Amino acid sequence: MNSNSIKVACSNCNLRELCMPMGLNDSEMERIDEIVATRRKIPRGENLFRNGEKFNALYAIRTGFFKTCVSSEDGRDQVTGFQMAGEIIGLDGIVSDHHTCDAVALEDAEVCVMTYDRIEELSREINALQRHVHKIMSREIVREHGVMLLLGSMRAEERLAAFLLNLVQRLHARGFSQSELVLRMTREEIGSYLGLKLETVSRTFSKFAEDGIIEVKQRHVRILNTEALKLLVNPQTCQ
Amino acid sequence: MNSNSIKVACSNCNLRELCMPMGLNDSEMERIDEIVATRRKIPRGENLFRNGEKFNALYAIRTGFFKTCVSSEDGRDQVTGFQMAGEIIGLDGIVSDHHTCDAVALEDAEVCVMTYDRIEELSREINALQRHVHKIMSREIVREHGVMLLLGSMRAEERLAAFLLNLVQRLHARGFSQSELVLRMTREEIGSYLGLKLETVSRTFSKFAEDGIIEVKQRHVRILNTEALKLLVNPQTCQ
DNA sequence: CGACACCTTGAAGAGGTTCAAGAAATGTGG
DNA sequence: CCACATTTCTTGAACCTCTTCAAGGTGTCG
Repeated sequence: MNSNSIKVACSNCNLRELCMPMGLNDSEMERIDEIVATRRKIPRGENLFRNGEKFNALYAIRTGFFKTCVSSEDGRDQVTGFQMAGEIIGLDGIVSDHHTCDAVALEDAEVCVMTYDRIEELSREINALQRHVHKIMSREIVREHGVMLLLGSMRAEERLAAFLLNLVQRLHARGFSQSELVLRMTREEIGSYLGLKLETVSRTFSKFAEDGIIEVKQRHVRILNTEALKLLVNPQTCQ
Repeated sequence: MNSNSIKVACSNCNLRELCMPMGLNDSEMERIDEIVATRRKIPRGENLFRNGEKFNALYAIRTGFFKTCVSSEDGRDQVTGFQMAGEIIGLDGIVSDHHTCDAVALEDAEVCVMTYDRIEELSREINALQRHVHKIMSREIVREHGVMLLLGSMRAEERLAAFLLNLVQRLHARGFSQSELVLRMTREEIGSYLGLKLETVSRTFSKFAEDGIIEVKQRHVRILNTEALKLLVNPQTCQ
């Protein structure tokens, strides 16, 4: 665009250890830079992609926060995940060449657009990239196993505790606090993800606050007792 | 082994359209045969692999029926899927080089062992294979989205209806009846998969039978009214 | 400052679980 | 091949967790 436009380059990116393979040599790193065709800004509330749209790229989140959700024919809605900087979205689109879920920015966001054709090409040539792509998809499968465990076998308090611990852990990996977080999503969206109604989410937050486990002020949450949360998720592992 | 041992070859396999890419030329097809190192028989009740084991191969199911399940540290258990002939298991192991779930044969089974290293190698050379591997992983991600929708937003009857429809549809794709099926899993395993207790599964089966939607005799199920099941899953799409 | 979205809390109700007992099927060993 | 043990399934009744419905409070943005 203008002289201020920063070169789009993974090699310069401080997130690369989150979204790109490690241990590449310089020439490979240069080639990796070719993957990111462009960047794209998505204002809060807008879709990065929608269910049904043609798939042609994966997206690496540079800044901002997303939710992905699927919906059934009769309008039921389910949030399938919340994604933050360094994470990859769009994998759902590969199988049918069309996206099968919506990705919505929960705050102003920017993503790196990585053309899928280019990823395919390059990962034939760079073993580390091939392996990395496989790992990213496998990781998503394993993550979803965890969500299934949560939805299938945990009670409301356990679900919310697991949710908070997961969020704060991922934020911590990005340099944020271990004990303080700002929720980017509504109670309803949390509820949808956890298979609960928004009232239940709200009540459970209040209960945690009463018990002195967390402090809640709207979307600001401070975790006062991480151990208590862990104990909720894994009730006395020592039987 | 002996003169009766059949050559292990995808090119001869009547399941190849389920588990292998289509539209390969002869030379590519020959190379694909190299992927399957060996076959392995798993008697009913035995594990194909366990949580924690080293990962080094994917498995294509030739015959038999599997469940996969994850468990939390405190011993909670969640069935994450049921797999049948032509389907691939083991994808969970790629990310960490170790399996993160158990795969158990629910009836005597045989699988094709596909060394992961070999898959990686060959899919760098055969584009169709590379694409196929990606699609298989993406399909699994999308399938799990569906399960999350089910677990997060459906009631017991809807879950069981969706489960039956899904099973019978996959069986039908393998040449079995559209309306009759034999369940290979217990009520408890169904319940675990659907986030319900076995008693609820049993009661819901009975209710469906009372309503004339299905006939149940232990593990033998005959679907009398497919439309009714579909309507349960998608209550009046025409609002 | 008013409109709107979001959150909290209470009370009643429904759906699913838990506990319990018995029936049906399956497997095992004599 | 039958008897017995074991696993699996069904059904009932009481209970509990989460939902539903409702109302009011809080925060935000034009």
